[in-house]
Amino acid sequence: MKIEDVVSICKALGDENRIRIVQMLIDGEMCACDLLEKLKITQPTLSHHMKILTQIQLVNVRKDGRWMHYSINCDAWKNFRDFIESVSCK
Amino acid sequence: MKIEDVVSICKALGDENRIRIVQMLIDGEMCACDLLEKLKITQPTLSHHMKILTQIQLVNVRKDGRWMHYSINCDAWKNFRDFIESVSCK
DNA sequence: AATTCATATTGAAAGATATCGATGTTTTTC
DNA sequence: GAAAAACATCGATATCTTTCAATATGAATT
Repeated sequence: MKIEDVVSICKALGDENRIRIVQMLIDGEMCACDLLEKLKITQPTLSHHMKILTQIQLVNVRKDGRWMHYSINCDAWKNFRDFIESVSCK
Repeated sequence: MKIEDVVSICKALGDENRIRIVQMLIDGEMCACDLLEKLKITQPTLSHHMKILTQIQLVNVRKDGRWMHYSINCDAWKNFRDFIESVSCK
């Protein structure tokens, strides 16, 4: 994983709403409507955050009728975790 | 580790210069002057980044005469790593 | 005490970001 | 085909961020 990708993911996680979204999605796929219920933000704001998360490919989208289903891109997350793990304090 | 602390660390790492600083400091203590040589930024900019990293206590400072020696706060880093590890994809 | 060296602070500019109300788009339902 | 539901986009605002030149501070050196 390139350092720019790590930076992008960190930037994405450097927002409380987005880190909560990732935490929720780790437990399984969710639609935007469910995420919206759990967060104290408006629909356009959620849409904005989801765009950021999907653009960096940390989150996958699946369209089903009028629902957008989001899930974690496990490969991306694992690569990120591996990077963080590789930086180890002695 | 509280979620706000994770957010703060992610925000700090969401900048290429700062993530490079952390990578360098992992290998051991460095003074500002050494960091400055390795990065393509001016001295005030480095000072600004170091302030951010120390304020969130991810980086320790030790003053020695007119030199500032920076090092990773290993406890903070480990806590951060543990948090990231605890978020695991199935 | 004057100078030099390492670093911090200030002030300002340019750019990015989070947020929301209003509106648009697409899909389903009646 | 009109209405409703789920979501995206637009436009605006307020705030934060990165960066640097200029200047200040504080310690060592002469």
